[in-house]
Amino acid sequence: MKRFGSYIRDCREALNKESKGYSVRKVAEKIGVEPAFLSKVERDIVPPPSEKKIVALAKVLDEDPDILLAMAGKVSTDLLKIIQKRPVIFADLIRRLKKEPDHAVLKIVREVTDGEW
Amino acid sequence: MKRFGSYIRDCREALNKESKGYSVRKVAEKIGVEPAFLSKVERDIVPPPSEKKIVALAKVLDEDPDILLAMAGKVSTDLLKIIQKRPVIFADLIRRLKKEPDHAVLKIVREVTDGEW
DNA sequence: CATAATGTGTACTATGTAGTACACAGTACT
DNA sequence: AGTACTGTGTACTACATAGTACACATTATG
Repeated sequence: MKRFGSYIRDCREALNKESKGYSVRKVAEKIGVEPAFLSKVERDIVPPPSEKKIVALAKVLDEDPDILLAMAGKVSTDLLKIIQKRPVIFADLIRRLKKEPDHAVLKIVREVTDGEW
Repeated sequence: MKRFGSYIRDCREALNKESKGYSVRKVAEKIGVEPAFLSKVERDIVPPPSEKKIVALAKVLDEDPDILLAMAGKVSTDLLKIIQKRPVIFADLIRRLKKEPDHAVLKIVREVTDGEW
């Protein structure tokens, strides 16, 4: 699987080609870090930044925060809190869904959405 | 909600009353930490220990690891990995289930278990 | 040609995490 | 009375996390 840094570098460079304003410095400023730090993050010299910075980055690069967080080896804290409030029930569900294919999980999502209770 | 430390202290003391062999020192040795450290953990003077120690503690105290981890503000890494492999689908599902009552979530668990696809 | 912008190397730092090691006072046992 | 076990206070440490600050060389621009 692709590393976090090289992935966001690709995203940033792609955006920079079509519209400018996506230099390391500009993006670094937007998400509130030093350019040198973002540079190192993009080359995977240092580990991915904090959740806050990753979410900000996702917004700037128009990427899915959950995907970026996953690539960074993290899980959004709002999900963690949901699980922690009912640890047994959610742990059970997630472990059971581990081996199920996407379409099976998606079916559940749809059922929940439709409110078929 | 109850703190992690005082909770496990209660568990340990309850076990100690009925069967002995559950002193701070004994339990600390079983889970591989210094007695002084466990003592501080139990009084919530220091934050809860690592996931490994918490899981070991759950085994010794015959408690649910997921519950102890939740009280420690953590989520089992095996769950995190499951989510990280399919971040979008799982994030979506969990957020949708946030507001659903237990029985609704349990119904899903049962459906998955029965393999009603 | 000057200067502005770009990416990056080096050095440093503050805070958090996850404990160890030892000493000590009180209690229980025999 | 002496030993052994109990819980705990104090001091310290190693490593990880999450960055900053500045200098520098290269490239692009007016």
